[in-house]
Amino acid sequence: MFTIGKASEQSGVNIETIRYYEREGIVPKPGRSAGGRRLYSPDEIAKLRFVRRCRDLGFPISIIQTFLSLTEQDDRSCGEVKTLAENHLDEINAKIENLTRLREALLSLSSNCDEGTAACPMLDSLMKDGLGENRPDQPKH
Amino acid sequence: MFTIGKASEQSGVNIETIRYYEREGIVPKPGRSAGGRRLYSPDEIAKLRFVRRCRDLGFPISIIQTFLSLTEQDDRSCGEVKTLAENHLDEINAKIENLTRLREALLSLSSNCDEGTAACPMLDSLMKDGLGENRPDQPKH
DNA sequence: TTTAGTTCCTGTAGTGGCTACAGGAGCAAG
DNA sequence: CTTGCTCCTGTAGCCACTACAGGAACTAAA
Repeated sequence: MFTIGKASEQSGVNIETIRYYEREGIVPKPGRSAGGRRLYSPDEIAKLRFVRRCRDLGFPISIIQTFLSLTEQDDRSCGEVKTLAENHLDEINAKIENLTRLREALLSLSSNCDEGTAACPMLDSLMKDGLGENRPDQPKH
Repeated sequence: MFTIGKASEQSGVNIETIRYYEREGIVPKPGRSAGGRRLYSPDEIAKLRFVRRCRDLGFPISIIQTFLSLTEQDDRSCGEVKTLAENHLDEINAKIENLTRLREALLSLSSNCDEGTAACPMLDSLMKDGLGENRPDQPKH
């Protein structure tokens, strides 16, 4: 059994984040020592590491909770996992596309920008009325 | 002069968001009608539209505030704008790279995933100890 | 003029996923 | 026994909004 500090080290999840996950019911409450400290089993630490890796892959907590409950029942989970992963891939691709369009827009705006000019053509064109309103889908994240 | 509804329509900024920008001091407080309603001049609407376009380009509010103060003094603003835009471009490029790496990781993980299998290889390998820890830079946004 | 419907007002709380305290208690080494 | 570390709870802050609740003020038709 390990204290929260060791669990944090081994899982790569910040201590405060571990407590947050517990508060939110994302991972189960661990046992406690006589002095009231949290004690984690290797399995519980594996769960934390799993959550961290999924977060690193960009999955939202809600999906990760589904994953965790699927690992519990381990019955035909794979199809669902694949679907969720593919949806997530679509979102990632959409974000990449958005960012790429953003980059193009920003490049063309700032390319007119040269040191020393008084009025900035980039700010000017962003301030202007109408024209070129081609608004990208909300970048958001 | 326009009420907040018209200002929202013309600028593309949500009504609640306009009030939020005002509360936060991002845009100046507009005048009021006898009945206490906000009244926006075309200039103030242009400012809102400017903020919205910058947000669409992914600039954080803090940078947009700098832009707005630069447009006020309109004195050698262009160099600073270009620098800020270039830093932002770097961030966008970093995000694109991260997401691309993420996509590869997710693709290779889910490629082993086939419908009907009892234990999912993707969840399995995410739950495992050690190996392949190559953690991408925090995706975060 | 009444009435119905719409727009607006303020103030507060919630979102996601943490992170950062404050103020105190437990614990291990010297 | 003291020093310093880790841990505890509880609360507030981050970003950029968004979503109410409960009420006031306009607008247009009957």
